[in-house]
This record gives sequence, structure tokens and C-alpha cells, in this order.
Amino acid sequence: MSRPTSRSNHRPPASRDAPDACVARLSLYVRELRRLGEPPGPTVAVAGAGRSASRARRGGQRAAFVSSRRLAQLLGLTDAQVRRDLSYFGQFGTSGRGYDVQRLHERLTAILGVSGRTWNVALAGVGNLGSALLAYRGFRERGFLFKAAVDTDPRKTGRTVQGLTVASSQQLVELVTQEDIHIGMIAVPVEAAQEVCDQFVHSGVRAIVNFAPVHLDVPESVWLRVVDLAIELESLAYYLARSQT
Amino acid sequence: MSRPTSRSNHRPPASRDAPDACVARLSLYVRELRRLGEPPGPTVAVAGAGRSASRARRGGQRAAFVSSRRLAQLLGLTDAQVRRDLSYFGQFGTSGRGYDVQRLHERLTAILGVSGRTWNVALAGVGNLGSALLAYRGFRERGFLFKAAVDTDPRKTGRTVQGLTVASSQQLVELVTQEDIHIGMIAVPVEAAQEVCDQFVHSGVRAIVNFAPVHLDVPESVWLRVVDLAIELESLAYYLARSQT
DNA sequence: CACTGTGAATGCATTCACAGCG
DNA sequence: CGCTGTGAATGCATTCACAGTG
Repeated sequence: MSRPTSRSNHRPPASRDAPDACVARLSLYVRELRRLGEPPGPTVAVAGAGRSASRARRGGQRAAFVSSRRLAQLLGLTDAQVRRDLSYFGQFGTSGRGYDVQRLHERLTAILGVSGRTWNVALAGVGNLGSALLAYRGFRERGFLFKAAVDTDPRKTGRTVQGLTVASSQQLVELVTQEDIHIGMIAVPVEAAQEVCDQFVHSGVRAIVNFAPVHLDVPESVWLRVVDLAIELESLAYYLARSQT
Repeated sequence: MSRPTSRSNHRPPASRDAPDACVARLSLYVRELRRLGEPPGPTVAVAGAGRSASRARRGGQRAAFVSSRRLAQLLGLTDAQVRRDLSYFGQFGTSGRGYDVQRLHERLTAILGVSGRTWNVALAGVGNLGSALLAYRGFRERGFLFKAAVDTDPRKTGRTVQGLTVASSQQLVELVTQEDIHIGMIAVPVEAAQEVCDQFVHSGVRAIVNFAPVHLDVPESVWLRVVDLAIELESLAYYLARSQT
């Protein structure tokens, strides 16, 4: 790993077991298990061109057991990988039957750290992206609650977005303590990103998600993840440009 | 690789040189080189807590040459990795001096496939996230232009968002041909995602970015990337849960 | 018999270390 | 010198293959 002072996507300091790649997939498993455990629900059909010749589909009945093979199929992985991944966290399966959907879901949820609890999130930057993030259902469903939102723009502070009053950036540090923030979310323009990041770090936040397209420096003790929207498009462009055309 | 019928994040079929991990970093290099080549610009200061003890900062002067070391520092990589990555695409450096910023920028831009050209994008799903994506500056700046947007909700179709009229989902297929769409972007609810994806594939789109938190099946010939917003938070939760507290 | 869990083998990606060059 | 470009070494991640089990 590069310099001792900072790096991009951290790994756990102590817990030397599950590889990062595997941890990253953990929530995929949880998600799929939840779906398998749920009732089929209404199949929302999108009007338009007919169904393609689609492969073994996320079918109806609520399964009690699921094999590594099927789980792999649903997630686009291999069965061996599923078994290997799960084995890092414990032995959950039954030979000849597979995994108990409910039980595995519970166990993994607990391991992921999203079990009985919720995590408090503070958002910096209430622009287009920031507002969309505040509105995004997926976070709340998984136990991530926005407890604070700040912006430098005086036209935005004071406004209420998604039931949350936008505070001034000056209040960031105090809000973090006041609202017991666990995770900082950065959706400010690139020029301001490092500054805001430093403020989060300074105020004691130990986990940060960055949506600004810059590399941020953080101390070893802070976990940082980056979500870069344009980067995915660009790698597609690379492959598109290379294939005939 | 798993099943022959589909997989999650594709690699190029023919071009057997640059590793995927390296291609993924290619746009990081381009981005940083662009910044290095630009004039310093106004340092947008965010009011609030003072600067942390920050390391060698993205400093002022427009550099003509940049070393692998410095580039690595800015991007949070190692110098060896930078040199290795760049070497997959050619020999751009000068011994003892480093890389010519302008030249390297031009060369990499061309290789990335975002050089003189633009790419047409169609968006499916104009909800919160979809609207934010339409408004996101970063895409246009890098040559990705939204040429179509569709939604199933009749209250949304007909509306104009960011200068684009939202069409009905039924028109997706014809719009793809009409507007010569290169990339499909999926921002619909999970239940509809596979359906929309199939429509894109059916209409001849060869590259898709999926923002819905589900695995999608696509034929080998189509490149698929997934951006999962909640997943990053969840892996942070994992690490947070594991470190004391 | 169908399936898990895991050593051992393979295949990628990153890092080391240094020869070679301006 | 300072810095690139790259073989060789290391370290991860994925896959194979099969013994073991309900």
C-alpha cells in the first residue's frame, strides 16, 4: 500500500479475515436474501417491447432454502465464490440442502453491522446530487438516516429538504457532535471537497463517502469510499471505442 | 468467469492488454492531468473549522511536467503503479523529467475514447436520482450528452427536465435508433430494471450503466457497469461496527 | 444424492528493485 | 543525478476439485 499518511479505500486495521472484495459483496448477499425471503409482490410491468429470452428469472415462491448455485445465479457470481465468501463469516449451510434463507439473512445482517441499529449520516452539499441523495429511499430502508445537511450557499441554508433543515457549513462540526453522526457524505464541488472532508475528520467522523470526483486525503484511522459517477461512463467509452465502430 | 450467458462487470472481448483495474484508473489520470494543465483558479474557501495538517496539497502553478511520484501522490496511488499503468498504453515519459502534462493528457484522452467525440446517453427513470443525473454537470463536461429520457409515470412524461422532454417508456426503443444512443442509463426502481435493461439491449445499445440495486442479466456482447449507492455505506458500516464502539 | 466447506492451483494486480536513459 | 519502464517477486482473489456430510 502506498504512503503511510493516506490512501483511497481503506481496509480494516485489526480484523484480519474477510478480504475486502468479499466484504464488498456482503451487502449483495443480504439484499438478495431479503428478496428471497419476501413474498413475490406485484410484478411491476413496464409497457413496451416484449420480454427478451431471459434466463432463470427471479421467480415467485418464497424460498426457505437456497443453494450457493442459485444465489450465484441471481447475483452474477459463481457458486464456488458464494461458498468461499460465506465461509469467511462462518458455517451457515446444510449439506445437501443449501442455506436457510431467513437464518442466513439474519446472520449476515448482524455481521454487516446493519442489524438492530441505525447509522446517522450528515450530508455536505445540497445541490442536485445532494438533494437526490437526501431523497433516496434505499438509505433509510437499510438503516442510514440523514440527521444533518449543510451547504455554503446562503440561499440554501434554512430551506427544508426531505424534512431536514439545511444548516450553514459553519455548523458542520457542532452538528456532528450534536447529532452523533457516524458517517459523513460529501456532495460538494471538487474545489471544496478536501476542506469539507477535513472538517468531518476534525469533528471526529470516522467514515466518509465522497461523491466529488477528486481523491481526498484522510488519516489512516478514517475509512473513505468514493463513488464516482462519471468514471463508470468513461470506462464504458473505453470499451465502446475499442470494439469495431 | 461464471456462466457463459451473463456476468456483472464485463471485460473487453478482443483487446488483451490493459488490465481492467488499470482501465478503471485511466479516467482518474485524465482528470488529474486536466487539473494540472489548468490555471490554478480561485480557491473556493469553505468557511468553518481551520485547515487540518494537510499533506502536500494540490498546489498552484500550472506544471509542464509531472513525475509518477507526484501523480501518485495526487491520486492516492504508488509511483510504481502509475508507471506500470501508463506503460500499458505506451511510453510517454522522459527519463529524469517525468511526463509532459499536455501531451500525456492528449494521448490518454484519445485512448479513453473521449477525445474529439461525444457519446449519446439515454436515461430511463426520471425520479429523484434520474433528475439529479440529468442535471449532473460532470457528464456533459466529459462528452456524455443526454439525448433522451423516458419514464413510465404519465405525470412525468411530457415534462421538460434540463432541456429534455421526458418521453414515455414505450418510445424507448425507437428513441435509441432515432437519437443514435450509445449508452443506456438505468435509474428505475428495482422491479422494472431488468425489463428496461432488456429493452435497451433489444434496441441495440451495447453499453449500460445501472443505478438500480439489482444484478442484471445481459448478453456477453453488452458491457454493463453498476453503481450502487447504498453498498458503499454498508461496507462502511461493516468496518465501523468492527472497530471498538 | 445434492450440496457445503476448504486445501491446493491458478490467475490477476500490485509492489519491488534496478538497468538504462536524458 | 532523477526519473522512467519493466522483469521478477509478492500478495490477493477466484476457481478447481473433491472429501465430507445430512
